[in-house]
Amino acid sequence: MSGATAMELPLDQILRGECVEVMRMLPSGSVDCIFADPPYNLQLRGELRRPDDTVVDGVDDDWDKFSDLAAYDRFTRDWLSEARRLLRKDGTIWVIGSYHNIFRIGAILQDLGFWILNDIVWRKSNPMPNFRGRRFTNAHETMIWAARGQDSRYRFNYQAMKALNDDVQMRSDWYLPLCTGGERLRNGHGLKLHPTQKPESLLHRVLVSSTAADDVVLDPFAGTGTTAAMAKRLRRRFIGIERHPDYAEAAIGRVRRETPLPHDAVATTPMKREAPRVPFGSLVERNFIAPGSIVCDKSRRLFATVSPDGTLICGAKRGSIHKLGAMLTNAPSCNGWTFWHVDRDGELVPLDALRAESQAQESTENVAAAQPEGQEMTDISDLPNERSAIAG
Amino acid sequence: MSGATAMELPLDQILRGECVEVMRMLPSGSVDCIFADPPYNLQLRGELRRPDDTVVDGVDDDWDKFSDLAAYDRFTRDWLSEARRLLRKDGTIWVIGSYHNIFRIGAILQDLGFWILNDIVWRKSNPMPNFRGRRFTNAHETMIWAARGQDSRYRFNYQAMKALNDDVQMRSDWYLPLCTGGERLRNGHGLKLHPTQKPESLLHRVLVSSTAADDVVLDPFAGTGTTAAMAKRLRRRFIGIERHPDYAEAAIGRVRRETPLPHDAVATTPMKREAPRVPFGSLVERNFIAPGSIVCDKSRRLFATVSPDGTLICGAKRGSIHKLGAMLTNAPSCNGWTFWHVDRDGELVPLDALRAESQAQESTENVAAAQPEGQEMTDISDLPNERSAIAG
DNA sequence: AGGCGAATTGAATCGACTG
DNA sequence: CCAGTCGATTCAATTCGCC
Repeated sequence: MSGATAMELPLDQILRGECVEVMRMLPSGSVDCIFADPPYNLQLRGELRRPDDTVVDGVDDDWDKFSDLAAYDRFTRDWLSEARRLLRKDGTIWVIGSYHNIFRIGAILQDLGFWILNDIVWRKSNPMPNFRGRRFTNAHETMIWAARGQDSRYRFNYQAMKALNDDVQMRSDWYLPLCTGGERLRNGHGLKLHPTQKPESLLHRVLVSSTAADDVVLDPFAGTGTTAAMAKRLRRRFIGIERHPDYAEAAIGRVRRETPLPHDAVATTPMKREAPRVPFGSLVERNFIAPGSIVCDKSRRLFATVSPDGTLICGAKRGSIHKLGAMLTNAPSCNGWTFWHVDRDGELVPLDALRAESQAQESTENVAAAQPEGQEMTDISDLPNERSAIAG
Repeated sequence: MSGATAMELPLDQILRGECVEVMRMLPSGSVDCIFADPPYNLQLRGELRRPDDTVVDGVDDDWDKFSDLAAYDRFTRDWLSEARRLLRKDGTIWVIGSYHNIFRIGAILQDLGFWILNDIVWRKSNPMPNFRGRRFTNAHETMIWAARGQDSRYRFNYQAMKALNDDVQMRSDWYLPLCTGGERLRNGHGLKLHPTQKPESLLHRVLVSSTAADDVVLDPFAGTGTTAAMAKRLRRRFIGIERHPDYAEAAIGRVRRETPLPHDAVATTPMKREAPRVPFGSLVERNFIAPGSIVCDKSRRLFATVSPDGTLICGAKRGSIHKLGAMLTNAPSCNGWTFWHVDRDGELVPLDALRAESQAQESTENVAAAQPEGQEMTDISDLPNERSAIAG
């Protein structure tokens, strides 16, 4: 997914500066995925900052409350607009927040033309209790996952997510612990360096689900660099933006200490969509299934004959494995690979299994001929050594 | 909480009409709690088929159609403004939605001056899968719980919620099944009467958490009357508004068939009490054993009444199934699961058997909500606001 | 009656590619 | 942009039907 303009990007760096200002310097359509953990200043009286870093007066009359919300909305619209400009057409964005800010973010995402794909609930295994017994324990945060637009052909590594979840579809509620222990960055006094450092497991799932190796991942509020560190570990490229010098410095050191996983370790379960296409005719051609063979459906009620050109014949009807299956069942469509079977020693084997066998044989035949499809082996063990410069 | 104006209200009725128009006729500040399940503004592009080629019966009703986001926002602002006028100063509102609409609703709630107390995630035990493998399984819906304003002294039945949840604070993520089976209203052809009927267990928890007996509960989108029916069962007063004649008629019949629980059965746990050590409350909530049910010991000499929060009542004594068993037998301890029985067709069945039946229905995953070690509920009432719960 | 397997169903923004 | 074709894709809970 990463392409020409990528070389103009300050890749694999933590940039110090205001996120909107820094984003304005980056080229449009250059980023595959964005993960953002913006400040949620609502309800924190006196601490709300405008985009220009001035503090909003915290008074509790209605007018001022409105100005708080409006200021936060302006801030949100500013950085989300830039984010959308930087995102490739088929890229996706993740934004995490709590009930204080996530509703405003979600509404503005929609207003700007983003197309929400899921809202994901991070259920915390160890949340902080509600000390005063006045509310439910606030035990989750919400992430919004959205495509740049309604017609984006976004990436979702369905099989990888399914494999990660005991071979059932990954749900929209994720149960993960808070960032604690050795993972939590601390200052000289043993105090946590950042108040809301996100757990690596969360970013792991985010990146594995919606990015590919070598994709460019942007984090406009990089904090202590969890996104960047996980991107490096998973062999994605990253750009982090962080305003606070202490956080930026900590993030740079953290990323430097991170080692990319071996190439084969970051290859996730492939999606069938990405496998090279094998037409049924080639199976006939290569005699995995002989012309004149009889195929049938699972219940042995429908039968058809394989013709030499890879079509099936049933009485007067003739068509591709898909088309004939659809015709005979009066369905609008049909996957002939799984619909039709051959009888092998009394047992029905789907055509899909024959295809897999043919592909396995082909790959062993071609083992000497190198490159897999579309994965040019430019030396990417070269995460350009840590020039994680401080800009801005 | 209910007071003088309540008598002017059309109490315990389902009113047929447009929700905003009907609400305009009701007096200000007359309602203790609102539960609203507004249209979600789904934007479905075509029919959806399962992998087996059957068609999903989705929501295609006119009431869910809006021309654009702005129209949905206007609609939302209109009914929420009226809702706020009707709400008492210390009242609270619940609104349920999905990612299609909940962000707009949350933002408008805040704009209108409501004060969000929690966002609650309803995790569905049996959601519809994602058939095309293009997204995460959409396995939850979101409820926003908000007070009329920042300074409301709202009701939260903390101890009742804790009792209902294994003597641990109730979290913001609730694991409950969809409305199916006998609870689901059907038309003459056995088809679901309403596409989005909510489960009674959801309303049970909502009403027990945030209302008291005799409180006035308003549902502006009453549908098939789940809110009204549960309000009647729990001896709250209700006003339902429903525009569709078929739904309104069904709701009226449903409420008529509903019987209020005995007075002592709806009195939830007072503050500061001994809590049960087992999640007996979840059996009550899911109606495996109804509040007001009588349980007895094996020899039918001791009897007790089940209350909605999962405690037992015997005369002036009240406690968990274990504690009350111990009290009544003067024993130091007692396993309430095997001590107490329900009479099922003349045969005594131990609560343990009911628990086994319920567990057969519920995933074990739900148990994960336990209090972490070392995070005791000491009375640290001096932590600022509720924002303490956002670390992570 | 009971047990087992098949069938049904649920608030869903649910293709990709070629010509 | 449209039409045609290829072909990837489902989980939990309940209810029905058969033996």
